[in-house]
Amino acid sequence: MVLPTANVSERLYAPPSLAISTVIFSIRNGTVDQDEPGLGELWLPLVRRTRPPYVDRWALPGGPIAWDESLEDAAHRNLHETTQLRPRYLEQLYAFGAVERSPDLRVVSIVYWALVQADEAAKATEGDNVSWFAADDVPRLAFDHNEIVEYALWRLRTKVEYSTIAHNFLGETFTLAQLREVYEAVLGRRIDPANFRRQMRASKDLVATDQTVTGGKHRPPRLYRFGETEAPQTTPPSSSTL
Amino acid sequence: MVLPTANVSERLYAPPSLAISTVIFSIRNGTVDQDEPGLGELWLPLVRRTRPPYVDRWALPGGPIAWDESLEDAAHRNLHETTQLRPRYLEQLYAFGAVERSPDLRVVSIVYWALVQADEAAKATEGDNVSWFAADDVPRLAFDHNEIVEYALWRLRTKVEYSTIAHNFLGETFTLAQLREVYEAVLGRRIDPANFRRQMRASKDLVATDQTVTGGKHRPPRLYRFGETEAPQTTPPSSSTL
DNA sequence: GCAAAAGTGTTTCCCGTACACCCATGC
DNA sequence: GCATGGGTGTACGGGAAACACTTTTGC
Repeated sequence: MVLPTANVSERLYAPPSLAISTVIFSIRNGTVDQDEPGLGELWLPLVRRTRPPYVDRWALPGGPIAWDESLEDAAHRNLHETTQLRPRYLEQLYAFGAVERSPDLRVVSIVYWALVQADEAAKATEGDNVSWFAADDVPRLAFDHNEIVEYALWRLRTKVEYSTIAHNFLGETFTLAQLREVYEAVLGRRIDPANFRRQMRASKDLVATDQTVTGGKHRPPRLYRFGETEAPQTTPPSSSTL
Repeated sequence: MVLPTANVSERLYAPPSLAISTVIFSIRNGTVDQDEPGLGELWLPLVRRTRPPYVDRWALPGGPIAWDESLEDAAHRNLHETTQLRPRYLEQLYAFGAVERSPDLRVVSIVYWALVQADEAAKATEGDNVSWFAADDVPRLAFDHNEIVEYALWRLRTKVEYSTIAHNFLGETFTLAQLREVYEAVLGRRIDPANFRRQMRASKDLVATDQTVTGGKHRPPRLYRFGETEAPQTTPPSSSTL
């Protein structure tokens, strides 16, 4: 390990300091592929580092935790500061605390992951130092952030299969086709519309509205909404679906 | 919020400090009940607090993180210091960071949960300030530790149903009856021995040894072992089954 | 009418549960 | 032999996957 500056020893031997980071997922329409038309893709925002270490590398949004905000509040604030967005779902991912994960300081990062609405993410900030990347094709990141992204992706994909979080990529109401496209984008494979419909309708939290969507050149689909039947505990008490 | 000492403001407005805690599970033979004979029970060690806040209350074992040890190492060390035991399974549970979870200092606790071998736990330290309690009947604890225990219990019970961690309550080799008793103790219900056997044998990580156990007044059961077929990712890269 | 997606019905297969039954040991 | 748990066989039922089919819209 390199010891770059003069007062290193003070910092090195100090107790670990604390930070939060966020992995923020959204969905974009897939590149129009000839073979597999219109399968959506997961995207996430990264920030370019302007200070050492890892200057100019892309990294996850993150920062320190204020003395008077909870971890979740800090993640929420951080997410909003970098993307101007409010997540529809936010959950703690993991605390990363390997000794050598940052070259000089010892930092423990508590990482959150979030889902943001697709159409809102489309009009989100994208400046010099914030940019969105396809989740399956992120560049080499600062620190251990590539591992973190991989783990968040794994968690998202697993959780989508046994829970009902997927609708958080969409707005308040949505058609079953839209919801299915979300599942297809996250899982990366086609899903049978007929069976998908039955599974979803079995969910009991999914309630049909009395509205339909006209304008398509086919039978108008019904709009659905997710009722707030409090989900069974899959995360600790403090966390919830916002 | 009470401000107890002179230099409080410095501490209150300082960034959150970091600690780890551990929820350590083991299994004890159930109290011999007439109706339901011999269903095992989950037990966990607690430590009596000797300093404010919450003097004399029971609490989870825990402490600070050294500058040169990983979170997992810190949990491991802490566990060993309080129980003289080495866990057979150790996994991060959650980072608890509500602002008011400790009355004066702001502390973020990264909590690990562990499984220790039943017969080793039996001969573990149990002094004035360390004592084991039935997991379903813990007293009122310091801080938010009751919530933490509840969440760890929930996680243990859920994970036992979809993974193969349960054998970590036992030694290297074990009979299927012993393994079944572990499941019964954790889940709190009887399990059909015939179906249990088939499910386990399907696991493919479970390998039969060529030994059997004699001495029972019945057909001698075979001993099994868990092969190290690296489990599919259910925890981040850093974590593993020790 | 025709295309296209919404929505329904039906069959098949797999897997978990229930439970009857046989096997090997100690006494 | 008999009791006791180890271990096997088998039938039932619910749910997921595959896919044929009907419905409702725009053009």
